[in-house]
Amino acid sequence: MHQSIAPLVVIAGETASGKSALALDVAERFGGELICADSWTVYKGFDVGTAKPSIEERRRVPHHLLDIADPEKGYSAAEFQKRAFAAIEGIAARGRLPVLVGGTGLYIDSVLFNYQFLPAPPAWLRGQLSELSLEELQQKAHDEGLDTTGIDLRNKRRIIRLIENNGLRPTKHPLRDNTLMLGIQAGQDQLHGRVERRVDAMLAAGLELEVRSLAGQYGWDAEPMKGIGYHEWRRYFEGNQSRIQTRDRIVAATLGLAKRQRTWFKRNKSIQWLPAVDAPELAVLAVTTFLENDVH
RNA sequence: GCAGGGAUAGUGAAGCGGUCAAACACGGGUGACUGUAAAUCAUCUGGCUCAGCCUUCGGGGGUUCGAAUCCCUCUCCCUGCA
Repeated sequence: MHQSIAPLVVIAGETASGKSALALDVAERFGGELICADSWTVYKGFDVGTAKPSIEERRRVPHHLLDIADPEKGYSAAEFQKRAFAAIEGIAARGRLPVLVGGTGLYIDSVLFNYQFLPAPPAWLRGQLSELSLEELQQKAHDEGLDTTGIDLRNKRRIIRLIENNGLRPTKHPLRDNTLMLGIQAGQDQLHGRVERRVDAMLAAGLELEVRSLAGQYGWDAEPMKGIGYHEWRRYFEGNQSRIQTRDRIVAATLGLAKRQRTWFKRNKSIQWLPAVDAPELAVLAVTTFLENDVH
């Protein structure tokens, strides 16, 4: 009955769903440590706009994989996966419970399904391919005799990846064993209000200042500067957009993100969805059951 | 009161006799997604018993084979003159 693979609790959910608070709660109660599966909180210095867990929260429960990426270099799901695996092993080795929380579906799935990423492309190649138009990329893929079945030929990035990989396709494994997947089902009707409150809180917490400083430090082309809550300020700083408009754009973009996150997680049929209202109680119940069945 | 301009789908805004259920933008829905993923991309968005049918372009009435597009009139809004 003993399982060789470490137990893992996953808490997924759209932005502003309350998953971070829930994860904190679960971790505290079960002696867990959090691994943040978030493509934006990995960056150093991007704090307010990413709603990064506070110092105080990090004191309550150890958080892993925050502030590990250099904004100038960018980051990738493959790098995240490596560190997440290592973090899970480390936490389990200390006899604690690893809890993977986040809203970046790709990052989470890379761990859950042990995605086999293909080698990173040389920077020069990507740069070169990015210059090409969609039609040129399609032509190039065709000329190189690459199999394009299943590839979204209208999406430049997908074709670029295909060419970079020289036609090879990545693979994945079945769902990881010994894993409990929970999702927060936040009321859609209240999402808008929650997002607005969250953005307003960021504004009050000094988002403008943070963005101004980061933009000065890294420039608008740095990867994380393209994120929601950051790039919207560019026009504002240039004097072409009011603060209110900026705020509204951030809200709208966040809502769009939430939708994409929902779509991503929806297709994972193994997730147990917990209604946000009584998520804490249900989560405790689910984790308790999970751990009982797991240990011996 | 007189002269002129305007009223178009959730919003903004094209159209100015047929090819208009009506461009485009935004907003909204749905979906894809493996080294950029808070990214990138697709798709739907008047109604229905949905390869067809029905009701729309401020209201009403005309002209015409045919009108969102022309004429008359009513209502409301803006501008100039009083």
